[in-house]
Amino acid sequence: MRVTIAEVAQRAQVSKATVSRVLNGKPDVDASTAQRVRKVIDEIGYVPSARAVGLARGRTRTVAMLAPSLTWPWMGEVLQGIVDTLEADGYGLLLYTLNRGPESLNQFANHVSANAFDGLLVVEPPDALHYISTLYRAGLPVVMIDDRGSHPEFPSVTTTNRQGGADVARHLVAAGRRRFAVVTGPPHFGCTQARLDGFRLALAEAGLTLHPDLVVDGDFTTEGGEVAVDKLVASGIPFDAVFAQNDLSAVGVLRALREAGRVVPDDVSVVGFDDVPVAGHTEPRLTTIRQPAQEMGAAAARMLLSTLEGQPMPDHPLVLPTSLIVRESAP
Amino acid sequence: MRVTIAEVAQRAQVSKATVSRVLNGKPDVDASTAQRVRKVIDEIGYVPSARAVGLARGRTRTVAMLAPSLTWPWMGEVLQGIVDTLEADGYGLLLYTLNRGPESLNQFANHVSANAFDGLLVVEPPDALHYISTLYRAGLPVVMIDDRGSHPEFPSVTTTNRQGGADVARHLVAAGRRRFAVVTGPPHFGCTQARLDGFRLALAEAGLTLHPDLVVDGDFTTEGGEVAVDKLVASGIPFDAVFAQNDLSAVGVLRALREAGRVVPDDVSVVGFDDVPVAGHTEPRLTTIRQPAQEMGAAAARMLLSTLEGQPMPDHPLVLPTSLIVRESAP
DNA sequence: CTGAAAGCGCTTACAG
DNA sequence: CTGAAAGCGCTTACAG
Repeated sequence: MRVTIAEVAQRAQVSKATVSRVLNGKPDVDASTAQRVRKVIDEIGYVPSARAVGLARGRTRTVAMLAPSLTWPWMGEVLQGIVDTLEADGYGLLLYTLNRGPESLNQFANHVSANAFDGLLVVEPPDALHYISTLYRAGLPVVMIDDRGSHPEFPSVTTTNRQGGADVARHLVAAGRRRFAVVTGPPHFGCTQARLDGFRLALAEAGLTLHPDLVVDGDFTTEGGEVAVDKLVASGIPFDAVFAQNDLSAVGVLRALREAGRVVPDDVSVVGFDDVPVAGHTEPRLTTIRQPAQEMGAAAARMLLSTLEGQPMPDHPLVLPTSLIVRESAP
Repeated sequence: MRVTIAEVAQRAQVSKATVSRVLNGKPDVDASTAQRVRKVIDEIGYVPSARAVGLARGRTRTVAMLAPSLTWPWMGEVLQGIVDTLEADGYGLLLYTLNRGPESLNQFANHVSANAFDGLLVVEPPDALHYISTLYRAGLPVVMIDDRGSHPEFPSVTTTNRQGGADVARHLVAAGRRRFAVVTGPPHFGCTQARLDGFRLALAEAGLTLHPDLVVDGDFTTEGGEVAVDKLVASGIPFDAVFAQNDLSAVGVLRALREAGRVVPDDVSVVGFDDVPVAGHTEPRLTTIRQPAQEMGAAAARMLLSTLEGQPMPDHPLVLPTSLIVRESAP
């Protein structure tokens, strides 16, 4: 049988209201009464029912995370950052994905309507952005992680994509590279543009330019990286460095270059973006721009929590710094 | 303002009880009444409050997942399998980890006591197994994923570790290898023993044996794999195949062999275990034993759901088959 | 400082 | 087939 507040009240010879006050740290309780109540609580190991508290208070102390997919390489780190942060405040995390398409979104919408959580963390939902905006306008606290440059109307945590792109260029230039190729991400992603802009800008600062035919669209997959290199090689235009806009495509770039007989980094330097776990284990190990995934998750969670506790929502995105990680592929 | 069952009742000119009956598909409702109620529900977009339903029914339609850490390479797949399965049944998933040590466990215990969820999925909790057993005995439905051979008293989903180990041996023998080395996982893990047993058994079937000094303890990390190879090489005993008991350590094995001047697979074949995403992108690509992580998550979730809907708990572990994935490191 | 009572939004016997 | 009422386990004005 479940232990309820009524039992605590009875044993401590007070009303349920008083037990509730002690439980929630309300000020107006006699010290000795409070002590007596606490003693009983400890003795019988009473913990308030989350459901009942939620119903009575109208809040659940639960937050939801909506991610397109959980199998992306940096998702684990983001999640870990979120869970650690929420847990420290006693909040729970409900996890939702859009893996099954419209049906997933439908189920998620149901849980929203059922008020199953107090706030929402969301990782760039490809097709659901409009819906999320609707929820936000309806009053649901929302924080977005990695806006991919879409500049939503709600608070977000992002990284210095432009700066990261610039850092890549500067590093390659300093290493003596002069003929640059880029394997981009999906062209409509804001981060693709930002990384490319930063890269171009830093080249320009060094008086260098990027040959248009050496900028090839990728899709953030390993296969996309391989195909892109095939195109670069087929173009016949010489290049001595490749900036792959994420690590997965960089892995494909490394492989395709090897198959094309180009030695990395002697003939061609390769730099990725993200610093996912695999980056430290490629052959050669990948130089890349680290995105602080765990910190991003943690920061987003903190942002959401402070909103739930009454702080106003920040109106500017929180931008966390990227950093250059130099490994063997571009020393 | 939240739409409640009272408003639906009023608009449909029935009692809240009747709305509830329609909502829950109870049989004894007049067809035309039911239709009228449904119309109102659709019109005003009513969704029952999860909190209130939970309180009234004593169940939350929420399941918890407890994992030591979320950054392990196959955790994303397991999670995805779980979420997809739960979502299809309208269940939510609360995510907990033990990343912050005792405090994490403490917070988790609080949520358990608060009855925040109906059942628990757990991935081999290193130090919490005893506690989980207590919960199970106290009546909380629990399903364990990947028991690592610890044979808990509660239901579990695991894979054919022994068979997988045997498959590795048979494949290597068929490829003409005769001098075998093994880099194990942590010696106290059940799966380490099972994989090794299977490997030995299949060698014996072929009339071959394993040199004791060529069995080196690893720790399932890449660094552990590198260190192990250094030991193997230092032993001076010749070997033409290495069975690394997980893919992370296989990555280290590949690197250390390269640095030792051994060519894979010409001089030495290498086989891993798990088939995590990185396995398809090593140099050379890694031959390995695939563990169906997503299927394991999905199967565990289904097992838990059927228990929650009244089916008896299975008393045998559900064992999913592993499969050999042949790539370049051991063709 | 404390208690009785109403309320959070549902479900479920119990009557009819 | 349907409704009034009690109950799930809390919190929170309202009185005193």
